[in-house]
Amino acid sequence: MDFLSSLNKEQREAVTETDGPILILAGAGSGKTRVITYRIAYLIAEKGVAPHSILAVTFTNKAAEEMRERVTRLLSGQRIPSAPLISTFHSLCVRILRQHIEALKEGYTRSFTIYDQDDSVRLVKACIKDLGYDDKQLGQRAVQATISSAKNRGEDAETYAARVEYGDEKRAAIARIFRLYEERLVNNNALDFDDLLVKAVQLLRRVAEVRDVYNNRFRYILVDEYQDTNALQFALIRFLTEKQQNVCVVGDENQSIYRWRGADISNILNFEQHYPNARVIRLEQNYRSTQNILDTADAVIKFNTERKDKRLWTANPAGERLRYYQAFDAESEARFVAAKIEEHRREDPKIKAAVLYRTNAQSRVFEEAMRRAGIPYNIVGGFSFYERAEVRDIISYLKLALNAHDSIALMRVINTPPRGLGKQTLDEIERRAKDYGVSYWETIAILTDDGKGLNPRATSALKNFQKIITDLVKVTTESASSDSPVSDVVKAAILDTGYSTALKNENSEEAEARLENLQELVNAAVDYDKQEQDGLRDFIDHAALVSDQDQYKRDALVTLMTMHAAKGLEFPLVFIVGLEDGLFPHSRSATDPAELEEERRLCYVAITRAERFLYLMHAMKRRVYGEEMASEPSQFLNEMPLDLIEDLTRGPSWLSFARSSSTLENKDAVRALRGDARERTKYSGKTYDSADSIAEFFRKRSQQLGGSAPKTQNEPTIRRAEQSSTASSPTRSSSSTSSRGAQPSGDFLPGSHVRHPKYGRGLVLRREGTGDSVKLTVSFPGFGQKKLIEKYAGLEKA
DNA sequence: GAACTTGCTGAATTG
DNA sequence: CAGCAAGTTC
Repeated sequence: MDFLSSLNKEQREAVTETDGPILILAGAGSGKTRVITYRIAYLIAEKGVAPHSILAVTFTNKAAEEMRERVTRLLSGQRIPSAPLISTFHSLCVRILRQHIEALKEGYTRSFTIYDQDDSVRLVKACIKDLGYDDKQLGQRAVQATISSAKNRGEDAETYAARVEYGDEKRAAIARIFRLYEERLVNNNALDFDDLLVKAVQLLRRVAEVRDVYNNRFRYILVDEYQDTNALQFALIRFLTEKQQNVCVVGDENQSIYRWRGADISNILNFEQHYPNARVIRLEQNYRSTQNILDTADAVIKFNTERKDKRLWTANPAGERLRYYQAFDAESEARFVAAKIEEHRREDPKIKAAVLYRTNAQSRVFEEAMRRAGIPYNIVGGFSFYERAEVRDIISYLKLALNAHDSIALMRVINTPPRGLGKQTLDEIERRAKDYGVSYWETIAILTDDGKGLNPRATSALKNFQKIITDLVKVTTESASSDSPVSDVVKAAILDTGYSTALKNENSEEAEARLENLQELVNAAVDYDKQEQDGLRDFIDHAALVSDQDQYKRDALVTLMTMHAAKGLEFPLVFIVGLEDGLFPHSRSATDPAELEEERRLCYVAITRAERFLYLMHAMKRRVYGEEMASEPSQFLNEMPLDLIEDLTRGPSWLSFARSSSTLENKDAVRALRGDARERTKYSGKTYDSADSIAEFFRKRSQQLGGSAPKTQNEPTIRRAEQSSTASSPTRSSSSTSSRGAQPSGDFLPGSHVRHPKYGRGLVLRREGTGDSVKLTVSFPGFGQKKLIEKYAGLEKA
């Protein structure tokens, strides 16, 4: 095939070695997607494999879509009898379950409902309430997250309960909630996101006939982003490859950033054990980035210990140096980005830029800055279309029409728009439903029938609601039998439920916007009708399974997104913002070295998104919880080769200081290691950071580079210095004191510097509580953020 | 029963 | 500074 000529040797091998298990270790920018799509095309066009016996699995719809497009393009002109199945893990599972779930014999039917996270949290909340637990002690979200991660580890309610230790009240409570939650899911004929995988795997494990069906169907299997697979996804692939081993997995362990979601990096590291005859191909030539960008990424990732040694190289030129900017605050950081984008556009008006941040909360300032500068942008993440309340409401009506036992959907819409069904009535429904042990929908039938326990007013309101739903069910079933468009049913759900009327009566701009969103939903349904004909059920499934990442628009010139969302993408111009200690690496990862390594991989991912220009930025202060907090530069900055970075800051900056003191590096590091803290008090008070902080950075660095020095300090290397020797610290004028609770009685106010016996000099970020229980959040350069009890921490002024 | 007010607590990353 | 829950008023 002629298109093979455009591939390098390794890529070609990865495409043409079609049989047997194969692991493709594809470094960033090494043409991974290319290899997968060419491989699929090759199988079909050259090997004559029937397209429908090929399965390719991705994590996002967007990736699947792109793959489909590229394969189609490669095969254009060829007549193919069927299409390969290119799907996300989740939709693959839905497909399997819609076909076979009844074989599990757990009470689920093929018309099950999918609960997204929001639904799932609501259900958890109801369980907490019904078990009489205090929902203040057990955060609904936290409980849901615990249940979710248990499921992803492969545990069910029973095994979770079995692991609860005696006396651990909280976990015991969660175990009981877990059990009730599962029970309710079955009663509602609903599966949450995790269940989609759990149940599909159970099905394949337990029912040999089902396993056979898929083993016979899929002869060639490809898995994208294999480093992000978790135990369930691994099991799924194992079962699907039981008979044949034509499995091709592609991934990069340096880009594994979903550990927190259960991703197990050992899936990729141990692939050769799992599939003993596996062939391994490494794609190490990077076609994306300049040498300088690649060198920086490489320098950072080298600080990780958990990795296979692999060196990415490129034939690309060194390119420009990376650019660094120290902003005063988050707003000026955003303004700087906007200004730079405009500057680059003067050179190249079509240049594509990405702004990458650690948390979605950071996006707002950038949105504002872009709007003010008149720069159109696309934002990925945050509130997606299907997460808007009005859209979810209509979807809930539709879900209810398909599955009236879905109590979560029912409760969502029973009084939306308001139709006179208040707390009293709802409580009554809840109580009776529990008494009778039936669903809310059935309870409503009983209540409207006997009318007992409710006043006539409520009864008639309830009858009204009942009629609305039965009518909608009628429309739905008629539509299904006559193959009429899905969009008609969606329209009915908006109009016949009184939803649009209620919005129109509001006469506000907000209501207007909501109506427009509903119009969008109708449009989506019309689009759907044009493309597929799998009915309302499938349309709803789509709505449940679209992800934030799917919002990425390829031709947008400016994209704002999290670093996670950026995986797999590339841009000529990239801004990595908020490189601050506690933000990136995130403070929650500070305690666990494995999590810190994951943050570092995330940093690696972010850097390697850039093709030509890469900006690294941090702000000196930013608002967190509406409170102004000072921040120190990220340790990742310090792990980069500083000579590859150009400083664009006006005036003194952390970088200029770090550079100019590079001759001090060894001296300071040695001194710090020796434990002589007394000398290290020179502090200009004007520049952002002090020599001390820099020395701490270098100390950490020399430890890591040296290898022999202990990584964590078990014994204090720095003795407590004499209290009198240090002058009181010049408090940073920019940082205000905490607005909540803190009393300016002590000396350790936010913004001041302290010295800790073990971590050395640090900056107080936050102060909570009073008296003996004063807790401080302190940022120690090189060690990250620590939470300390003032009384015991042995702090002193610095 | 619904609309409005206050007061509190809590955000990392996602299919 | 949010968003949400409980409390208050019409």
